Amino acid sequence: MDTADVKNRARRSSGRPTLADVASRAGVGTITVSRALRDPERVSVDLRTRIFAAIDALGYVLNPNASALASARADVIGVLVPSLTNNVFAEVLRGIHDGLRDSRLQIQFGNTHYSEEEEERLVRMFLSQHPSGLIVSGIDQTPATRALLEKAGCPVVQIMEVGPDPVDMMVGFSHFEGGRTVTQHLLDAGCRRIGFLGARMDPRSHRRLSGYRSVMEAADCFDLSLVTTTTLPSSVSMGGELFKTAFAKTPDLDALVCNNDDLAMGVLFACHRAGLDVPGRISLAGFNDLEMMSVAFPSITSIRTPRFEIGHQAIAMVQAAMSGERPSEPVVDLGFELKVRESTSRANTQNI
Amino acid sequence: MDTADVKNRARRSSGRPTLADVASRAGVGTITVSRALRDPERVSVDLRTRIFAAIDALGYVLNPNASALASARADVIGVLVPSLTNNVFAEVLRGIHDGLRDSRLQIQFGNTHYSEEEEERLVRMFLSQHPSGLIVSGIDQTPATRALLEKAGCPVVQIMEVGPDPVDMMVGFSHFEGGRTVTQHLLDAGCRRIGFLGARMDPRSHRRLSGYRSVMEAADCFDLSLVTTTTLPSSVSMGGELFKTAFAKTPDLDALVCNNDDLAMGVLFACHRAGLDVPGRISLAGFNDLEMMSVAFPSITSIRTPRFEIGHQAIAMVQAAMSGERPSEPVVDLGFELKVRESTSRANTQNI
DNA sequence: GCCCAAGATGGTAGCGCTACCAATTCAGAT
DNA sequence: ATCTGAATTGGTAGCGCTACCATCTTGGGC
Repeated sequence: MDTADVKNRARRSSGRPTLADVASRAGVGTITVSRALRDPERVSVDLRTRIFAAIDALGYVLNPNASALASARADVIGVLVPSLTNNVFAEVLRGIHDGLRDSRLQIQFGNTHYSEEEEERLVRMFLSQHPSGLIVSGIDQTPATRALLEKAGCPVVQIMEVGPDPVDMMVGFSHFEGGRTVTQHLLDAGCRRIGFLGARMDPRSHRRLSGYRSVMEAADCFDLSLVTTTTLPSSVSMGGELFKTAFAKTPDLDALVCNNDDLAMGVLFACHRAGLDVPGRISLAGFNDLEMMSVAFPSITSIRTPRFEIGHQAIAMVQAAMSGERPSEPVVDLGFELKVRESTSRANTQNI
Repeated sequence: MDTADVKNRARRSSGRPTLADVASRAGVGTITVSRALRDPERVSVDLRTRIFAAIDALGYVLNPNASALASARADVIGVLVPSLTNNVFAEVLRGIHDGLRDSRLQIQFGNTHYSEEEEERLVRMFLSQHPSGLIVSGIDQTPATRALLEKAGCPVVQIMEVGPDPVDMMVGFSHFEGGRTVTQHLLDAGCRRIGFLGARMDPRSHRRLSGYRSVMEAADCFDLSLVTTTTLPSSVSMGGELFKTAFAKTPDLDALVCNNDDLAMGVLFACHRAGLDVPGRISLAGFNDLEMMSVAFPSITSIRTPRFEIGHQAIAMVQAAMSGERPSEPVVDLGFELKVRESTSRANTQNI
């Protein structure tokens, strides 16, 4: 019965077993095998057992390309982040991967390098595969990207921030409030000449800066010369350099709010090197609460941001949407937490 | 509207333009469009222009799933790394992405969490898509994984290490020699009671430890109680904890070789906190040379490892292999570089 | 003028899977 | 008995693309 069959198949087959091989070995139709794989509940236990036995015996693995073509849906979730150097996004990715355990979904991941054009290109590329979901960073897509996302035909989650107008769903926290909270903490601790250091100055950094500014203005402490930023990438050494610039401009600084922890760490080292006591002479706070902040000497006050949780939640939202559940609230604010540590201990803020 | 057409096509088409749409608009055969996309040289300039005009007009994007199915080859490179928390692999990924600019290749990336079983599962999963290449970390695959890789039917690059028996190609450096070099440097600086701190203790950590041990034994300084390790993940705080353990065991320590920079940073902070001068009382060296090592106070001696370059080179090797070039030497050793800094400055090693 | 190689182009048959129906069975309702 | 609907299973026609040939030029060597 299969002479003709063999003659026909020999031409281009990859040599690997196919669904049809499994089906004939198990004595069922191909579609039943497909169902046993995608939705086991819909196949009787009896057949299911035989089918899985055949799969094991043949070492069958489903061909995801054929599956994606036939169903116009790839078991892939596209993830776009602006950077990998940045520890923060590595943890988001970890959260995403963790949320994906025991799922057949794959992550396809792209690095936009903080470029909106690159983001648009990647969204286009990802959409061409008909992904099951898309996760993008931030809320500042170009109009063209936004239009692409709106007709993506799959769940879309914007992560890291919350805002009023989600493409589909959103999970993050308010960088503006984060900036406010850490600045207010420094004011409460008695600091007045509180500088702001920022690198990269992507939209999220700007919103943190706005938070800083709003609190400083309310306290009548704002002074533009207290703000030192660069569009260059953030790094520990950049923290040191920004500190030098800031200290030269405003030597009466009594505290620094850093746009992120890398910078804060750079400031700490620079202060050590310059013999400036932290927090005795200068109080110091970071943003994100990387693991090292709590063990630094002195330990450094920071805003703990729910990076892992954001990834986890984003995947949960994608999966829920895939099974038809619409979230009651499409925007999830995971908040943040101020971690007060030695670097802003108020006992030392008197001597200014 | 054209009823017949709609009746036939409306059923399952995705609604997006296909190759056939482009072909009919350009007045050519579908295969010619396919060729214009994959290998423009083989299509006359005249047709090429018309085809690309049609593509632009229709907003056509190639369906990678259909392409992969038909050609039994996906434009995807699978990348397996053991961790994302670890900065080191983030930089390798950066190098990979950077090497991929202007290529239609995509990265599909998987996290093995330092588990050989997970690695095997992921290799199997990746291979099911017929990737164009595979990049895996390390050289300690299970026999089953190795067998899968050997008949992968695509270029395979093992990264991070070099060894005698590549599956296909290899790019990395010798962790054993790295461990030797940094330890020898400490010996040369006059240290004798040189401890080793290690976390995670994956195979690469073990090889660094072996390097340490071989040099220490040659100098007749080896003492098992100088070695403090844990299988728990590496972190800055873990560095502090290992330091406490080590210092309690061997209070006459005059130097520490850390398995990586995170640990070294933790040790530095712990020393600050304990009032132990670095390098006055204890010399300190890390491994990998993360950016912050050079700006820490004191700056920390480390082994600079070519992480970005490894990713870059791995992609270059995959691409070369895809176009049929076999490298003259399948194993590329990118080496490493000892960065001597304040934390091991010999001026301070007398007072032991 | 003829032949053949090389280059350009196209027709068609799959690649391996799933959507869409249809067919079958069986329990429970009428 | 007959009908109805749910549950289970299968046949078949694509999904959109590329491999494999076939065909049709063109140009140069003899």
